Amino acid sequence: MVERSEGATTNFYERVYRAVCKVPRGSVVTYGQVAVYLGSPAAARAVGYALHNLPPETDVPWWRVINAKGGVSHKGRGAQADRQYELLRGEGVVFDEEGYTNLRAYRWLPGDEVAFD
DNA sequence: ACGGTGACGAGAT
DNA sequence: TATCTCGCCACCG
Repeated sequence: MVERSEGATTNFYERVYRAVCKVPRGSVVTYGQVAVYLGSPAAARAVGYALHNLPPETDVPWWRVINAKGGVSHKGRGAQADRQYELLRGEGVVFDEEGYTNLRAYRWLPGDEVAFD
């Protein structure tokens, strides 16, 4: 269900997917960050909802989107969270015992991909 | 058309 | 500093 992401008129979802696709491998962004990027800083929840409705075969790197605390949400709820951790670790993102990562180090800033140190 | 929901976030206690 | 509460936005039945 809910596979209206492709060619659908619901632009918000597509904007979210489009934004997430820009996140390079090994970097992460927060829901709120995506919301701001889309022009709706208060739509963080909507962003999460958009990603939630993504089909399993999507090309969108949904796992690169985490919460503002630096950890994945819905953790402990199922394989989804565990899978997200695995995918991120597979890209070099390191998490501590609390399940949080250093956003200052991994957060991707649009247009700032070359700048570092 | 209405109310409830949810992969969030920031401020208040 | 850790927890709790309230507010946001878009979506579903």
